[in-house]
Amino acid sequence: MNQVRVRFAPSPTGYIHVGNARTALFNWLFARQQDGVFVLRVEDTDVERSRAEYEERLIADLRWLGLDWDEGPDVGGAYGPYRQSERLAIYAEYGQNLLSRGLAYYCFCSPEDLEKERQEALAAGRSPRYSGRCRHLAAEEARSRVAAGEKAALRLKVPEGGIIAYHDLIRGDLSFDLSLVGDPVLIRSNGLPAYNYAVVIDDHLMAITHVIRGEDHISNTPRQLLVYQALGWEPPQFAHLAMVMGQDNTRLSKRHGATSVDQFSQMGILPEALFNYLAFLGWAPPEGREVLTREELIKLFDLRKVSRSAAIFDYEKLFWLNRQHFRQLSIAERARRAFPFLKDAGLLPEVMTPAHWSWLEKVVDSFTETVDRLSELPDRLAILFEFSPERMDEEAKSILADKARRQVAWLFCLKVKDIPELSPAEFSRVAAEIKKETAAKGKNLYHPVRVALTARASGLELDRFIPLVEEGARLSLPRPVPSCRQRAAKMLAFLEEGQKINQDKGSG
RNA sequence: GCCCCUGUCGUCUAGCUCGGUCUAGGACAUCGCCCUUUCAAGGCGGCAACACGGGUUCAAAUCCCGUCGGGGGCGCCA
Repeated sequence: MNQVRVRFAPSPTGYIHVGNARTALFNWLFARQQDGVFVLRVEDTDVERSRAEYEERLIADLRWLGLDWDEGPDVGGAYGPYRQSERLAIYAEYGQNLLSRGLAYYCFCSPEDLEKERQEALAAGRSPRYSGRCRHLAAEEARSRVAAGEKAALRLKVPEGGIIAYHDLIRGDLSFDLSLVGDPVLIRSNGLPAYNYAVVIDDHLMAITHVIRGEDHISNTPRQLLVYQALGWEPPQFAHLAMVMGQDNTRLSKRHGATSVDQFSQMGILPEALFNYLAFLGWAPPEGREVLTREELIKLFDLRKVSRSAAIFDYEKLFWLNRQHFRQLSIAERARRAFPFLKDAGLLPEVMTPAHWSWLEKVVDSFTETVDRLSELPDRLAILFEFSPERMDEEAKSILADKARRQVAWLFCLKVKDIPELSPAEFSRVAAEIKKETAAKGKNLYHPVRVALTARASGLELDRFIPLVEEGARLSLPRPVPSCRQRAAKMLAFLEEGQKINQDKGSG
């Protein structure tokens, strides 16, 4: 059996979309599982839209996702070049071959003529296919017109009738009526190859055995098969993947939210989580487990089990998977991944000392179990870096509105404001004292204490929170963490100020 | 308009290839309970689907036909 060779062939016309990323991923999974070769080919023949920087971006995004290729524009290989723009001579050569054998012909129709023809056909309720007007031009005449410098495209002669059929690895037997397909353009009048022609030449010359691509190519396949036929080549096997849709069941696009791979990395989705999620869009492993590594996915993946119907991209499930993957990382690794998000938010220094890392690990360990994307981290950590009684939320305010609970908060601040560093032991001591002095316990004790220390009504358990604050307060940070003592002093001032206002009101 | 693909809980899917084992399984979301000084997380449990209509058959999510819905294509874009 020949070695499996698959390819991913994107156009560098923008940031890579998760739908395309999934196509790349399925190819990669199949290649790795079959001990095959994964080829990256850049289809940059659309000069208007293709840009070199997009190719770089594309490569970076694919690598970020965890894909690698054995052959490609950046790594070379025996079947190159891997950029279509560098293969123009090859396309021209096979074009001449088809022309000389009478299987292709020059077409002099202008884009305007063609558009008019199309509109007329549509209006008359006919299939808007090319009429074949130039097909019967005498070969010598066409040749001399071209020699004279007239612009012409090269078209394939599609057989008059009959059907063309092929077996799709995912969809089974498919067939198409040839009378419905117009003569496709092989080489455009600007000398660049058209998609349906270039893929065939490249896939064959690159010895591709399996073409795994999006469903939107199903009806292109008969045209490509015709090119294989004309050239006398054996076509590869085809597998057409269903599309990825947005929540409203239309093709996933920007208005559905994040769609490009780099947007997901920016919001703090782990590459292994996106990878896992993408693999699950249209496929499920035989056993029930869902949180899987790349290696496990390679083992379990089965191209024949891929779904034929379109799948809706579910951000919630992706976030859940992200949390699961994050949890599986070691504490040090979690800190390492979280770091850029916190540094960029101005919460951590560019240069981290071991003490910073040690603190970050504890912080990340305490806060990330409820975080589903790393970009949420700066907001979640605001409770450490920020302490502003004047900006309390309603719930916290209502806690302090109660006289007894306000008394608890006040007493707590009074006791803590002179303690240089609040250790867990001292915290329990203070809590016990207040309990004794005020008879407050349970919620009535801890709610006000929490508000006193955080100016919020909810958050991390205080036993975990306090050591993080005290350790953070000792560190040199771009944005200092106020210590418990500082918090207590500030809250005390705030409470007393409020008291005064209330008294004024009462007496006035 | 024509051609092609497709249709199981709100979502991703298992099951359909070899009809009975399906009172249709799992996961996300949702709801409830537990845990708990709060919010989450976590644990436990609940709600929830074979698009519709005809066949075939003792028996259909599974086979056949039709309808409807969704998507894609019909480019000198890829």
